[in-house]
Amino acid sequence: MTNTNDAQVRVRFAPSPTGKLHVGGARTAIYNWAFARATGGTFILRIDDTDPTRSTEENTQVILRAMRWLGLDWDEGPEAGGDYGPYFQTERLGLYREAAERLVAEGRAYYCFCTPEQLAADREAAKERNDTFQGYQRTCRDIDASEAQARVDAGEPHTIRIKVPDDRGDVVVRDAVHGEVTFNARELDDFIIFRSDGTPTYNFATVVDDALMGITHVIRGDDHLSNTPRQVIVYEALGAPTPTFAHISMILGADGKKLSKRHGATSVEEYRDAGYLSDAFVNYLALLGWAPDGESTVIPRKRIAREFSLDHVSKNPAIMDPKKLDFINGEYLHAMDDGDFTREILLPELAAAGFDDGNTHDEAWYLLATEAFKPRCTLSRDVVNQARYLYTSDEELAYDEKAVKKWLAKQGARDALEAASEALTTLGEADWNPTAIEEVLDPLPERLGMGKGRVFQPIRVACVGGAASPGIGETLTLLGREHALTRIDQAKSLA
RNA sequence: GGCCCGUUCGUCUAGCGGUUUAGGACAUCGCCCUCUCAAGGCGAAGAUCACCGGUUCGAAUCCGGUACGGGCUACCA
Repeated sequence: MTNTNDAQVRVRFAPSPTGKLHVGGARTAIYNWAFARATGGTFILRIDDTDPTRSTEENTQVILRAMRWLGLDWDEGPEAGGDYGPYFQTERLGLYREAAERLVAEGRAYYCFCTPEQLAADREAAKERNDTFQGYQRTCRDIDASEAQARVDAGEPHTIRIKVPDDRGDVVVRDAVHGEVTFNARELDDFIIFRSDGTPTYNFATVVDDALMGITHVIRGDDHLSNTPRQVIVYEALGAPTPTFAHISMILGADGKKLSKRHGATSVEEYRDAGYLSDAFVNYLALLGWAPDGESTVIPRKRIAREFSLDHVSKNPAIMDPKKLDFINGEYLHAMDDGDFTREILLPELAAAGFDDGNTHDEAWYLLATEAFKPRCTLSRDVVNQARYLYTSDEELAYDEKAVKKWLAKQGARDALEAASEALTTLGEADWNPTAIEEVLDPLPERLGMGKGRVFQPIRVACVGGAASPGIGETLTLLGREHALTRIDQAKSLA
């Protein structure tokens, strides 16, 4: 509600399909999406595939899939269409050509015939002289227009460069997170907007697109801040209004270095496959650099979409903390409805583990399993380890050495098991439920004159193999009467 | 080399000149609950607000410089 309704906010996320969608990109996408939703604006997805050598159709699909998994629905873009298409840069080449030629005709851009070798030599020379400016020397800027055109017509290789006006003075970038950032236009290169192979450069294509698509707020990575004054020059040459910029910081690995493979998972896919919930992942990423109040940690996407605002975005880089992601994921998992958890988490995970096709037990059993395991999971796949003891045969049950030593190979353990057998046998198949089991087991410690732990833990280890499991009633119920009795019996030899 | 950005507990952050003995969350540790493990509840520890100067009655908050980290300076995006 604090967002000023500029009525017509238009933002875009424009990934290059040169790889998977990584977490930094995902966060940029989330911020754009959230800003659009919070302001009632339009969220556009555009594929910046001007780099033909590195862009692939497959990567595009991977990115679209990741966007869908994240739940970031776009109003315009691939598959969604829209009035400002096409939404692939490779399909917009004519537009860039047209714009560039117009700029040349208007004297706002010019042909450059310098070879890469010459440019490198110039740069080297500037360095030798200790020149403070080591960029393009504007060699071709003053070539007579007709002469230049003649050389182009003769087929001489050339690029097109933007002409930074001599009297431009300071370029002030209005940035929603950094404030006003001032650059001296004299420091700016007459940078290349069209390559000699006839393709546009990023700094040009982006601006042409953003201008044509009516983008009002450019929310993107910090690494573009230094390029922004150059882009402003292009907007001005084009005669288009400059949007508001918002440059967000990078996401770093635990060592404070740029996030890379050696930090573990870097792509959205990997997190999805690792069992993170989309909602939790979006929540965590949104919070990495944005805080609505400094108090909240669990912020449902609805709230993000309602409250996101650029003036609460922090300027400094953030280190990705998997522990906190796990915590948030656990929160979402625990908050799930039991039925949903059973259907969306438990059954798929058990199936994926090859444990259970969903038909080996009745509905009540699966629901009980959810009740037992859900609060003990932080990741979806945790249920597999939780449930493992239910899916191994009695003979193959793996006993944890320490647990056996501590609970079974102890004075009184055998008595506890004997007593448990005796008590449990009195329960028929029909009465095999948590309440009945606990009722029958509860009196044992007192009767045996032993602590509760000394009685229940041997039973637990006997049935589970380890010292940790849900409540004894739930544990035995899930196992089933026959297996429970067999395992208790079987453990007597270890006691 | 030049230009630009950043710097509050280990981590993410709140803070926008006095309400601050710098608040919250994760992680850590302790206690409670308890048949175990989780969950939950309570609590502890943890930041001389990078450093140095300045402005001000008063600065984490404003200004300058320094250090460290990062980005741009490409016919990459």
